[in-house]
Amino acid sequence: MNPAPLEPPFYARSVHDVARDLIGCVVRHGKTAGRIVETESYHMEEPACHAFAGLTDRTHTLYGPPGRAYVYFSYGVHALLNAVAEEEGKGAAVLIRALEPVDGLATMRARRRLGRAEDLCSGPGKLTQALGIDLSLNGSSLVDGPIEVRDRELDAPSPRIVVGERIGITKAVELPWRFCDADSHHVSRPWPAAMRRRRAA
DNA sequence: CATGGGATTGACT
DNA sequence: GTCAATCCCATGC
Repeated sequence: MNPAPLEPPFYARSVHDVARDLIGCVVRHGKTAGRIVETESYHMEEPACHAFAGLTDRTHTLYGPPGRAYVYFSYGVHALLNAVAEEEGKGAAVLIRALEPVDGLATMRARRRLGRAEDLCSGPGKLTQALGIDLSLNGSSLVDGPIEVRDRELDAPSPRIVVGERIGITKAVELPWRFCDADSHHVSRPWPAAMRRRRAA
């Protein structure tokens, strides 16, 4: 039996708590699904967040109610998926950076034209391609679909979380707002220092 | 209305 | 390690 989709109160908390607690949860779109192994939190009060610019056409979804998808285009090439968090009007979201594929692998391989499971969803642009998520889903509900986020299995062990600095940004690079499943091979590169140390042994 | 930058990826040296 | 692709959107004239 699958756990129920996460409800709005889950998202209406500190964006950092939401980012940490999303590790291990499952994102599904159609017949493709993956377990979240890496997230980053963004908040309106720091300049790396799109909401830093205030309420604009682009940030409309970010300032909307929690539990919706904020999808935007990066570098004119990739769609990136975020979960809007905190209360409406706060301008905060969790970037979903990597998944461990759990369902629809054949579809993912066809969309990505790749074979290795570790290459299918190990990056924010990769996972949206693998799951078929595009800009048209911006503003859609993560509770009612078509993208669904379900809680971890109750009897599954809690993932061990490694915290690091966010990557790929040029502002507020020092904030430790990246959360990774310490035991997953599907986290995007470069891995946090604490994780590399562990793996090298 | 024109311009420039960006929460990335994959191909190539 | 370097670099181009490619387009949305914020900003400024």
